[in-house]
Amino acid sequence: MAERDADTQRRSNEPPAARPTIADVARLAGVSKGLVSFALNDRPGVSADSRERILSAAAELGWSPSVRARSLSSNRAFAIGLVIAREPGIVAADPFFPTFMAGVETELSGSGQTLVLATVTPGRQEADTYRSLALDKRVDGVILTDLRTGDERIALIDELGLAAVTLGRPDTDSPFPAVSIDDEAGVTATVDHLAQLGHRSIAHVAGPSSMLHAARRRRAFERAAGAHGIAPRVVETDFSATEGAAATRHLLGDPDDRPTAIVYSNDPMALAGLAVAQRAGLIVPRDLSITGFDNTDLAEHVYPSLTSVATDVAAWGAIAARVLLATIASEPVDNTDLPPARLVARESTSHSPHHP
Amino acid sequence: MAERDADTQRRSNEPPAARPTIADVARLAGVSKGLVSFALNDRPGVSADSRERILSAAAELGWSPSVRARSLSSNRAFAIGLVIAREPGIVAADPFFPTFMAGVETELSGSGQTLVLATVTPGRQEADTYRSLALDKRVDGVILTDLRTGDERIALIDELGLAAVTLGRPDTDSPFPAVSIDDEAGVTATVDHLAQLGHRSIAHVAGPSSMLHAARRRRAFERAAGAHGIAPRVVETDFSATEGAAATRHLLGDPDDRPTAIVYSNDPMALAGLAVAQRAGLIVPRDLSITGFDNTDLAEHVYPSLTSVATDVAAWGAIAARVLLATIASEPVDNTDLPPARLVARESTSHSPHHP
DNA sequence: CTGAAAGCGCTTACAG
DNA sequence: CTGAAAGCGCTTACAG
Repeated sequence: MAERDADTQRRSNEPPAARPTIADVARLAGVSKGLVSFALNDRPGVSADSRERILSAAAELGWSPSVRARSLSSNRAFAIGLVIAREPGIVAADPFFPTFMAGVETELSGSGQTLVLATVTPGRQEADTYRSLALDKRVDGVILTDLRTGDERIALIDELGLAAVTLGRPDTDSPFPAVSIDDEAGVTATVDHLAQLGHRSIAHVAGPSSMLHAARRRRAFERAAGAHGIAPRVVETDFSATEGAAATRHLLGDPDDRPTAIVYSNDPMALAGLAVAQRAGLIVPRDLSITGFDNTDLAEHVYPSLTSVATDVAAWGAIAARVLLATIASEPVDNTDLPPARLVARESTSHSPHHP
Repeated sequence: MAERDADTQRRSNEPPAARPTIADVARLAGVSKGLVSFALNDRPGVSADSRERILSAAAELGWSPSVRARSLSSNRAFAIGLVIAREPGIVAADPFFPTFMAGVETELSGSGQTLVLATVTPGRQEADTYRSLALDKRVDGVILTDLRTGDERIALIDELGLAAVTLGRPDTDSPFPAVSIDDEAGVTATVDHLAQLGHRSIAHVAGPSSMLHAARRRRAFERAAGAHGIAPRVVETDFSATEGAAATRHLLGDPDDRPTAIVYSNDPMALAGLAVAQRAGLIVPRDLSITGFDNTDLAEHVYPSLTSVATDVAAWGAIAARVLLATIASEPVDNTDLPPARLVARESTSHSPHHP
């Protein structure tokens, strides 16, 4: 690890060779610039002969289109945006976004499109970010994640003239296609699984009710519990490990009225809850069953390994990007439903201690 | 959650009002377009009087520059890039990137610059991504993370004519400024801490030696162990929880020659190692001390809570972005060193079982 | 089917 | 200090 001299830093790099333009191609092919543009964009009205000459001229020169020039004349950005509005600590603990973005990228790479990412603190900075992305036309459309109840972003983005796709269906009227994963099925399967193991006292540690997917999971929990004749107990949190731990302490506080199973709305909270239980001297799953959501990489590597609900987040990202690109290209699109979330049973769930 | 009709999807959103251009401003101020450009870019050679008229005309019209037009004429992208080349599972488990990007964003927001993100599978797709970002001038510069030994990206990016900043100093000659955090200090502090607790048999679960920061931590471990007269034992992994668990099983395999402490090169591996130890019937820290690296959010929420090494990743992102923007603006920049990593001692480390 | 031209909204020499 | 003009590299009516 050698220290380099400061002046080494300033060594200027070589200017890249001048790129051929459409004018060079036109000259070589002996046609006008306009015709080159038509040929290269696969538009009708170019004779097979000319097209041939143009394409081979372009190939010979190693021509590739200038995105910025196309941007200016066609008023498109050839990019899509993702604005993440979560508290830093919460987004860091949650593997959702890296996985999701990797999925988006699989669709983008090769399409010549690019992903513009903005991380903002929730609140008005978020709206300003969408505004400036639209004002500068830095993106042609956005993927809306973490949908909220009565989400004001829907109207804002429509008003800004951006295309969009939502992850899940909003609870308000929306002009945008939705790409959804039925995570309620995962919650229901979890409660069924626990009920089958004899649990009659099951609690749910929910995410914030202002977030649609958190509310949806909670309702699914309440419905499934009700179907088994179980009185649902719910504690709401902000999805952080800290509040997940606090909720667990609260639930385990009264030894005479302690749930035998806790269904957490995400994995980080479940792991924090597991630690709280162990610290309180409980043995999981003998004394308490625990389940998570999202099937984090770590879920199978903790002790006991964590029963969780798996969704294909990367596929979600890829499909969302594909639908958004189609929308931008004015192709007809419909709401899309991905395969539902499914339960992955592991060691953290077993028979209720009160089970015969 | 109402299903919407398919035809509702196609409701077109309002066309945004036509934006004022520099020509409108010139007309209102009664000057030429060129002068407007000079005034708005704070360039010398505009009379105070004209500047005044131009600025108020721009304000009155609500003018803001068209990024795409500026891009085309000035050949800049007003964007910086981040290319993440890690296996999906590993990047998802590691909170580094979300935190880092949030830090980058704090510097970017308000600067009118944008972050372009690409996630690629390691290998040639990575080089192609840098090439196309440069060819299309989608970015003016890039932040190089996860530096490797003899990193070919340095030469590639220099050749492509992009600006760059590296996270940490490369082991090859580099024309780019480096923004570094001394993580060796954190490893050294960890080993000192363990030695002070009486540990004489300490192992290290390292990341891949092809990654500079993994190699650096490993060397720091070996040096610190040597300083205490301890024979260093090292197992190399790919940084994944899976291989962290396997390395731990290997280290704990021989009961007669089992380390009393294990220093992991990241937190996910430490958490997986903790589980392996517990599964083997060991009590942490009574029978085995364990430390991580990066001080993940979860570290304080597991049981026992994890001793780890903390670095200010968000600040790293902010400074890296700032240095890169300065480089792009041709301002003089030097290598920057952030405050060193520091040990956060928690419950997972205590006296060696062999300690008197 | 094809050409000549205007236009996207800026920046930047070049004259004065 | 200021204006008129060319240019960045495309797309897209408008004529023929």
